[in-house]
Amino acid sequence: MAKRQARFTTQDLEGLPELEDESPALWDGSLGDVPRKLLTSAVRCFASNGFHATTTRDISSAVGLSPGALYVHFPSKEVVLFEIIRTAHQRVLAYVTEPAVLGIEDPVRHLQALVARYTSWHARYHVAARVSQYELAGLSAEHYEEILETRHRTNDVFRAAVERGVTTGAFADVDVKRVSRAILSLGIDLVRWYRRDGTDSPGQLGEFTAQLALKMAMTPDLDLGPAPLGTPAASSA
Amino acid sequence: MAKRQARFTTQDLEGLPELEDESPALWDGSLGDVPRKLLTSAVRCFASNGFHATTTRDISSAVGLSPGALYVHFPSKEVVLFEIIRTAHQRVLAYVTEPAVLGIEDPVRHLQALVARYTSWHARYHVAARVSQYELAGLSAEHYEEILETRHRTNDVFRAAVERGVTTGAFADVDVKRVSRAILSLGIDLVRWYRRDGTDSPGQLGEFTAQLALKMAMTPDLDLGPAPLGTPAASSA
DNA sequence: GTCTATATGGCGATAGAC
DNA sequence: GTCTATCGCCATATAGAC
Repeated sequence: MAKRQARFTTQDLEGLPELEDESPALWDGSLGDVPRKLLTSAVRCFASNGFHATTTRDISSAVGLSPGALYVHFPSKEVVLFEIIRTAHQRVLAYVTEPAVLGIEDPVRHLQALVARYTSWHARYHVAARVSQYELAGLSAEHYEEILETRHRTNDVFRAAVERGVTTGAFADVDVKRVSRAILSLGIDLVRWYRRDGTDSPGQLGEFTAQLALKMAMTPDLDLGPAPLGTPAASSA
Repeated sequence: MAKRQARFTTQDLEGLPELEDESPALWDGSLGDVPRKLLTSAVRCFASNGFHATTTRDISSAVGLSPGALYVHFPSKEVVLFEIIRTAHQRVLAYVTEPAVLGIEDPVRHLQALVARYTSWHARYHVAARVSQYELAGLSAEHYEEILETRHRTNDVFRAAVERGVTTGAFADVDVKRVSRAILSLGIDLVRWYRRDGTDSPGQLGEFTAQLALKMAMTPDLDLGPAPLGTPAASSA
């Protein structure tokens, strides 16, 4: 009845990602050395075992501290999780709303830049991003609401970019809500499978995903009928 | 310091999905009534609070049983999780490998049918599918490996379908691995946001996603240069 | 700020009556 | 097969010395 499996070793393409160090560029520069190390340790623990399966001992002992030391720097384990998720969400939003990006006139180049940045950020910081996407249920209701607000701001950036391309005629007449949702899905789901030692660098994956996004937005709908055999998903019972 | 938040009520489009009953068509018909009810209860608990934050008391009390009753039907909480994830993965694989689907000659119609089925299944059973995607870390190493094998079989079905379209010339000369991965991402990520009371029925979402998949596979690569401003994801520090 | 020691409570799983 | 009662364990978080 092993309570936690340390599955750090037996990874697979579909498994949990390896856990390289993303700390230097991720955390706020005003943070002290020990809090930063604790956050980095927590990211690794949460990503591999999940928030609830991670103990405060796991987090602190990985950086050579005793169990109680964590509470000098953070009031609770939940706040550690919140700091991780908040930082990641704010970084992503800032990265796709830099003035130079928002100012791109051509709708095609604009969406291309947005998707490339969104995707490559998630790839570059895929371990922290994984925690940000998978462990939202560990947050308190208040912290959860705060994260949701940031997410909506980010989503709106993409929605507006697709909308602009459709209204200006640069894109095909696609469903804005469903297409922008699909684009975000491509950028988010990679935290499930991305590995730094795979064939794609974050930048390459960003460029490729931007291509896919533009194909979805610029190609007119095909006039196929419904899928053969229908899709009565309940028939598999 | 609420250990668990019962966030059943304050949902959002980005939040946890509502928890309708998916049981009748999902579980094995040979299962007794009580085990089926326990599995359904566990799906709801795991989906809203996560595996580790769910207690065996949560699962059993939701169906009007005492804490110990669960162990008459399942040897451990982990096995309950395994049964859920195993059933879902096997159902999906079976649904996209029905002979009538595999026998579709036209590569375009074949991929369309695959994506429509894969997507609509995940939408139809999105609560159980969410557990299957988000709670893999709760499995034992052995059970995890078994699930991975089923996943690979499913992934290979999509990879082969894209490959065939490319080699026969029905699709554009796209990167098979990356495109099939993106298609699977669209089908999987919906478990994060799908709601039964949204605008799309499972069938409609399946048809739309199949359209997107075909756009990705059939549209030749655009000859855009790299995204403006590059994608140096580390510059957001 | 870090340590050791511990308070406090809840969890998974079992025992034994009915 | 279900119940009540409980065991043994470990979690988060705190107290107080250094």
